[in-house]
Amino acid sequence: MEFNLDNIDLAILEKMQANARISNADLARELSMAPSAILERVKKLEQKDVIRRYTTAINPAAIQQKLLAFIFLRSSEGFTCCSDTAAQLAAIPEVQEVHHIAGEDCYLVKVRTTDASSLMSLMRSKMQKIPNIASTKTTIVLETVKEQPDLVIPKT
Amino acid sequence: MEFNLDNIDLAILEKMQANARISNADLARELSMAPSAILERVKKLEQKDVIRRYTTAINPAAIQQKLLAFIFLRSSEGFTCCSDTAAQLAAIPEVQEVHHIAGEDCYLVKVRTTDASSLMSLMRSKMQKIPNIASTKTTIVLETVKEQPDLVIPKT
DNA sequence: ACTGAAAGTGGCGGACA
DNA sequence: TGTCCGCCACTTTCAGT
Repeated sequence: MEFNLDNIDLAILEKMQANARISNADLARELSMAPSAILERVKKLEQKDVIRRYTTAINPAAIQQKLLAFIFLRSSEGFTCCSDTAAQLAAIPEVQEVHHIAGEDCYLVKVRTTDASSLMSLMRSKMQKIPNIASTKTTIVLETVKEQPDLVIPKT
Repeated sequence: MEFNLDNIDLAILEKMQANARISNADLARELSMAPSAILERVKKLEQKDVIRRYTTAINPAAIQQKLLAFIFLRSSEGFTCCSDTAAQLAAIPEVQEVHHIAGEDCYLVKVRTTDASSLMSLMRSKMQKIPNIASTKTTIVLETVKEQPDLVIPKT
């Protein structure tokens, strides 16, 4: 698909990535354009799926989500089942990310829970029930140094 | 630190996590409270660092960021150097996440670039210059099934 | 595509319960 | 704290260029 973004679009994305709650008027001022013109561009970026959503980054510690783990899942079957297995993993709310990866391990999953025991009960109650999972390898995060979903916006 | 969030705070977080650009008036309506009361709570959540930031999720494909990789970095030294090594990794804009992990591998890094060759040049130009990196193991993502930073908000 | 004007609405400060 | 009120600023639409 072609998105065809010009410099103004990229500038909008950069500002809104840094602060999703910036007012349309402020955005227009900073880019020296009329508010209505900016509004029109933002709407188009939304409908073209360039802008996926606006979200609030919450401090995980504030709501007792202290444990972060990455789990490598090995699938026992070929390609037919994979999409279904992935969908079931993705349906778990505590699962933030599901990636199909190259190499022997089939999936990489990012999970957030309150503590180690709740992770274990999650794996027992939900993950073990998903068919075709041959093995799991869990990596516990001791400390997160950086965690920002920001993309590098190309200049010009 | 104590955050002491009540049900209303949690409801605010849930709504704002789903849509950071919701108007304060809409938020107040959905929670059946006065707009100014909600505004005051939101400000406090921001200053208590419960709300970290408001950000826009951009489609990576729209700005030619098609490659996603996870890199396991093994550090050759003990604890003294680690924080500095991590800081240098975190300073790289293409690096979205840096986690200190349990096990033999010291760090897990999430990186986004345009393609495989740009990842290689990034590793050569920036990562290899960071001292105390003994080895790296790179995992390429073939397909991302789910990628949402949403936290599970506890009910009540 | 961008500008500019016009009408409706929300943001935000103050006084009060 | 939460509510009510009032002014100003912002959003949003529409016609024009």
